[in-house]
Amino acid sequence: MHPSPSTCQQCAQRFNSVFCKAREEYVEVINDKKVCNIYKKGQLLFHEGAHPFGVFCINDGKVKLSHQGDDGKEQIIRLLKAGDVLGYRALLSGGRYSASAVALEDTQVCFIPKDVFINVLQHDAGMAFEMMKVLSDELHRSEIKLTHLAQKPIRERLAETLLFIKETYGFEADGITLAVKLSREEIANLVGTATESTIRLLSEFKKDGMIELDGKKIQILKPKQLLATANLQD
Amino acid sequence: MHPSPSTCQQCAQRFNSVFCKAREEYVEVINDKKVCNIYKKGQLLFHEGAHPFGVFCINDGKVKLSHQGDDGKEQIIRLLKAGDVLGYRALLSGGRYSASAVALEDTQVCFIPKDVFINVLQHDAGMAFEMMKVLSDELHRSEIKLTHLAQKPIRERLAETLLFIKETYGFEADGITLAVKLSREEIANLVGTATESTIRLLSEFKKDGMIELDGKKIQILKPKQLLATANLQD
DNA sequence: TTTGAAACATGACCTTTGTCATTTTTCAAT
DNA sequence: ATTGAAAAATGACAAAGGTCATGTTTCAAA
Repeated sequence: MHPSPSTCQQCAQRFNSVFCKAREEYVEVINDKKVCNIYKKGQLLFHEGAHPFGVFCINDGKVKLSHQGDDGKEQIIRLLKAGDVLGYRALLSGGRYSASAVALEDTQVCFIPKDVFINVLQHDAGMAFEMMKVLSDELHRSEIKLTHLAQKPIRERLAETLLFIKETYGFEADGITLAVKLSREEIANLVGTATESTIRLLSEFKKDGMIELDGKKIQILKPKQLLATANLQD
Repeated sequence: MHPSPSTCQQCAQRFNSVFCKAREEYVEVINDKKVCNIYKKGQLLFHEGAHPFGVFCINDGKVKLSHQGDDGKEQIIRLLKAGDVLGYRALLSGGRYSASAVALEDTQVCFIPKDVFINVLQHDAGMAFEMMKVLSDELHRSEIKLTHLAQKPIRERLAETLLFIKETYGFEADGITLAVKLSREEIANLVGTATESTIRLLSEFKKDGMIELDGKKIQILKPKQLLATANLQD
C-alpha cells in the first residue's frame, strides 16, 4: 500500500474524486477535520442500518458495497476504488445506511464528518455539482443493471460483470489478470445469481478459451469474445 | 385535468417538488423561461438516445420512464406524477437520455431549458441540495429494486409493485381502486417479468381475494395480505 | 508439514419462469 | 349496434437456473 499523504492538498486522488472542483479553502477545512484510517481486508467500514456520521474517501485499496437480501443473501451493488467516496447516499437522503461497506483488501480511508461534508456541499457550487454528477452516474449505472438483471440471461450478465470488474480495477502488471481477488460467491452476488451457476459458467468460459482461472486469479484471454458474450448494445 | 397555472410562483406543485427550497429570484427566472405543454396519453416527452435540452416538470398527469432492453423489451424504471421532475439524469451526467418518457394519461408539463436549470442549480444551494436529495432517493430506490430483482420470486415482486403503484399514485375516490390504468404488459415491465406470468399471478391474487380486477382497474381488497405477500423487510 | 475448514467444483434433479399457441374478452372506431 | 384489432386469459411445454448432495482443492493456522 502507498504511504499515507499528510494532507488532502497533496492527496494523489484529489483530482480524481468528487473533490476535484472543490475550492482550496474548503479542501483546507476538510483536511483539518478528516480522520485517516486503515481497514484490513474483510473489515467493515459501516453496516447497513447504522446512522451515518460522515463520508469515507478511499485513498488506496478496494471496497465492496452490498445490500443484505431478506433471506440473508448478499447483493453487491458497487465496487469502489481509490478516489471514490462512499456513504453519501444515506447522508443526503437523511436516513440510515442501506448498504454495508467491506474492505476487499487492506484499504486506506479518510473519514470526513457529516457537518463538514454538508457544509462544503452547501457553500461550494462546484463541489455540489460534482456530487450531483456522481449521483447521476451511479443512478444511471444502477438503472442499466436493473434492466439487464430483468432481461438478460446469466451468461451475458457474468461476461458483463467480468468486464465491469476490469473497467473498475483494471489489470495487474501482466495486462491480463484482473487486479482484484473475489470469491466465486462474491462474483455471484455481483451478477445476481447462485454461486454454483457462476462456477459452472466460469468453467465454460475457460473451456471456451475466453478466460483462464487460477484460484481467485482470473485472466481475460479474449476480451473481444467476452464482450460479444456480454451482448451489450449500450 | 386541472387548469394550467399562469406562473411557477402560483404552481400548486411548487412546494411539492425539487423547487421547494429554491429562492424566489430563481423561481422568477424559471417562470420567465419555462414553456408549458400538454402531452396526450401515449405521447413521447423524450426518447432514449436523444440529447437533453432541459428538464420537464409535471404539473398534472402521469408519466412512465423506461429503458429499451437489447431485444426491444421495455423495462419501466420509474413512475412519475405531479411535482416530479424528469430528464435531469442525462443533463447532469452530460450524456444522452438513457430512457424514454411517455405520458400514461393526458399530462401537463413545463419544460425548463438546460442552461436555466443548470444556472439555478449552480447559484441556489438550497435547490442544489434538494436535487441531491432527489438523486439519492432515486438511487436508493433503484438499488433496493436491483436487490429484489436478483433475489425475490415474481410473486413477491408483483405484490411489491402493486403496493408501489399505490404509494405513487394512490387510490381513486372509492379508496381501493388504483388511480392509474396500466396494461398487463406495463405491469410486467415494471416487475421485470413476462406478461403471461403477470396475468397468471394477478388471477391468483384475485382468487386469493387480495385484489379485484375489472379490465385495467385494479382494486386492492386486502392491503395487509398483499404486504405480507410482498415479504418486505426494509 | 499437517490438517481442517472454507472455498471450489460437478452431477442430479426439480422448481420457477418463459415461450408459444389458442381462445376469449375488451374497447374504440365505424 | 357492429366489428376488428389489441389486450387479456389460459393451457401445454420447454428452458433456464436454483437447490441439494457430494467430492475435491486450496490455503492458512497450528
